[in-house]
Amino acid sequence: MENEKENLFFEPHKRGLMKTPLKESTAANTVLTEIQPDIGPLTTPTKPKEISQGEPWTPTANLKMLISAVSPEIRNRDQKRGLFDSMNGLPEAKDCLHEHLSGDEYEKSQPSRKEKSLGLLCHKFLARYPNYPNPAVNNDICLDEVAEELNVERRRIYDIVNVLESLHMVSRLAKNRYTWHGRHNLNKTLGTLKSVGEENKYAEQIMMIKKKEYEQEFDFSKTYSIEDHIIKSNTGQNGHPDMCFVELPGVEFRAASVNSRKDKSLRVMSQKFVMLFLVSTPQIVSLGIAAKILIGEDRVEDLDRSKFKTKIRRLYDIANVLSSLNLIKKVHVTEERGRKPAFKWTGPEISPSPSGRGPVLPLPCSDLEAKRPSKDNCAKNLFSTHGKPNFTRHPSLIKLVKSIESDRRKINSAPSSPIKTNKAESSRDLAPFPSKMAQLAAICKMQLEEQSSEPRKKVKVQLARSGQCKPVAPPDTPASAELDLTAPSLIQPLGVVPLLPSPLSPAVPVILPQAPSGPSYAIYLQPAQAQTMTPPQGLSPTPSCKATKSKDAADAITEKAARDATKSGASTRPGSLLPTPERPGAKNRDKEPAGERGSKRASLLEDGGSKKKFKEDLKGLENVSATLFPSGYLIPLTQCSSLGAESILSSKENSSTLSPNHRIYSSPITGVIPVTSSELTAVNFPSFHVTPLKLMVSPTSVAAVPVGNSPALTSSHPVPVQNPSSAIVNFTLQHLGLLSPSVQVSASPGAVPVSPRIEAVSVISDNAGTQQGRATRYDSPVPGQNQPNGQSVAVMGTQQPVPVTPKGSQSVAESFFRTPGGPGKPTGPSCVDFDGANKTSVGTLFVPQRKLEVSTEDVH
DNA sequence: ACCTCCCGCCATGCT
DNA sequence: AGCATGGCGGGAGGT
Repeated sequence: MENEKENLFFEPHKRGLMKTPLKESTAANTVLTEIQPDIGPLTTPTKPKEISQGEPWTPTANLKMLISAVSPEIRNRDQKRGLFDSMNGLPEAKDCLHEHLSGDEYEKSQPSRKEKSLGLLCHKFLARYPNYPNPAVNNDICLDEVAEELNVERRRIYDIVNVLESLHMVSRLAKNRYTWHGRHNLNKTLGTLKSVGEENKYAEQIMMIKKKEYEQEFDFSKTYSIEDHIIKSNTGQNGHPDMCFVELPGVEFRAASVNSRKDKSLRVMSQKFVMLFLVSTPQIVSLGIAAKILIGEDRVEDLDRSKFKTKIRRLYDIANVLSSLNLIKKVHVTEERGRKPAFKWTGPEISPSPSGRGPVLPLPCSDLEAKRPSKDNCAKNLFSTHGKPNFTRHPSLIKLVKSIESDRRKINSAPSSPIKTNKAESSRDLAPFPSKMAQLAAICKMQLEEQSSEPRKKVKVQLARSGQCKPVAPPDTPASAELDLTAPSLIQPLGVVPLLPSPLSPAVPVILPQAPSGPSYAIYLQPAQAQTMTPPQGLSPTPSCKATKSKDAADAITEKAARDATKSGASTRPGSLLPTPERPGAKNRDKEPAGERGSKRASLLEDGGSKKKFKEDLKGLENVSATLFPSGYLIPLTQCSSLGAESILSSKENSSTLSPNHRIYSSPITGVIPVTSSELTAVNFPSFHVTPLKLMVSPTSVAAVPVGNSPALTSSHPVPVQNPSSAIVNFTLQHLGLLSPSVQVSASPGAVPVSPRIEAVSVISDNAGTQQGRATRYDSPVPGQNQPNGQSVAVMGTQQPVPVTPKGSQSVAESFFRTPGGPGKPTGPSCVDFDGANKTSVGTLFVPQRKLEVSTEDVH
């Protein structure tokens, strides 16, 4: 096989062990087997092996594994070692890692927990694939294989994949298969998440929570009501807030079925968690706050400790993966009380919408063929099949769904493409990692190893070649813009809407407001969630797609822009782009204003200023009726829309199909939206969950898929060779289309240049471990996206305006945060925040009472 | 003692 | 019925 194996990793760094590897690594299986014998004595066979062996993961197998299990790793190490040696020659690195082996190798026997950490595992996993894979190539990921290669249980792979899926870096293809998308879509995804987060008013929620905490600390006991109120609203009564998953363009659909299952989880949590970062001003989020928000209820604390603890556990899992992606890093916030662990966003700044640039929709040209698959996906998502009980749909819809599902299944079942093999070719972008270097050696090692081992990897090594990578990434920008213009057409599709509402369907798709150009996504809300939501400010107005969208987007953008501006210095992010006009008024919304900052303890920084903000925000919230709605699963309009629409519309499809772009817009989802607007505002949507989102589709369309794809292109893309079934092919095409087009077409977006992030510098502190962090950013393929938008962070500015205030103490603080004006600038105090954000360094805020500091420390 | 978070049991739901 | 997924929380390693 592939071989990649490389994996290796298990290195025990520490432990050292020897480094000698063997190489067996290659095929894990074989190796394993071989090894086992040897190892056998010492350790147990590991499960990995078993796994690797292929067995099916039957329970029995599990048992076996378990039994044997004990020390798989050891083996792995050995293997690794071997691998390394053989493969690479990078012993050095290894050495470094191992450094001291203490001599005992035995220790190695136990890899130490760290060696087994999800973060490390994730690095290994990521090392196998290029940041910006060539769409043309098939980038399939076979979970079993990966598990084997990495010598871990499959369960762990799921953890990683789920998080990656939430970022649309991978999408599920079929049963054991995922397709690697790398960072092509990342910016878009982040943009979408940001938009959703804003809509959900996470910033506000964060503030509230902080505020409460703060008060509590102090004794303020008051004010809860409002806050609680708000929160609840967000969550919905259920308490669960969200559960929806946001899908992006291109990626994902298939998951739908999967998603259906439990969407609650990791995938959704991951998205929400990311949203918190994107929305909050300092971009520092403590686990506690995140957990509370994710739980939905604020008071959770009181209620379920256990729940809270569980949530925290999961957040750590997610955080490890995100850290591996260099999107966040661990930091500590210091409060009076003490330090709290928190994570700081080190990823690219995003503009609200992804920027989409537009490229376009991805529609694949091929109409029918391509469409269908996508449709299916869309459909699924939209309607969750899963069945949740509720589900009721319009009969017609149901039929559609069924058919779709069946199709889907077929597809899934169908064998998929081979595995990763291609990777090698694909260029991996990894390359530019300057920062990485800084990062932990371990990581480096891993990478190296990988590289060496795998051909593709090599690329990385080479370097960064930014060039190569880029190719892939398409620069959407240009195109996108165009698209946007066109967007208007989208509206039509709305017609579809009616359908959506279908009452019960568990999930309702909502359209997000994408950012300006960005692609639109659909969110699926689950029924339960549905509840009230208030429309985001922007939304309320009419649904008109454009309008709404723009608004939101605008808002977001504006905010972002502001941030950028403010930050820009710091952060770097280029972005300023956003020229988008904002809508003047819009900004008011509070969304972010206060954002996170605030509250007490947790975020330190935030607190001070925040209070005021909080108050203000609160007020604002009240007014608004805050609603956060649950988030849903976002689906990229681009594809989906098109697809969805098609499916939904069925009849219409044809017409729509014609122009991809348009279609896209139309996405069914969108349709839904329309409804909302007016209604939304007010209230809840009873049955439907639909929330109001912004419907619009983004003119932009789209989808901009990361890559930029043009629809047309899609058709062309190369498909992987084998296509088992036509369906599959179609499916593939779609994906490809999405990706490929962009890739092919545009240059890569991000062109390397991007890297500029300051943060990279900051790296310093992070934890070493995994983090490494930021380095990646450069990668972000998307740079384009990012930059363009310029998202900055400025959230605060204007928004805050709302003065609510509750308690007084804040005044001083307030002043800090709030800046007078403009959005952009946060004023001084804010600066602090920014620091946090940007700099890793520490910022201190003075809050009236206390000062908070944020330190980025390394955790470990 | 607390922070992290690995491990894997077992529920869930698709096949 | 079997298997792929993945929720979940015990409990242990690290500090």
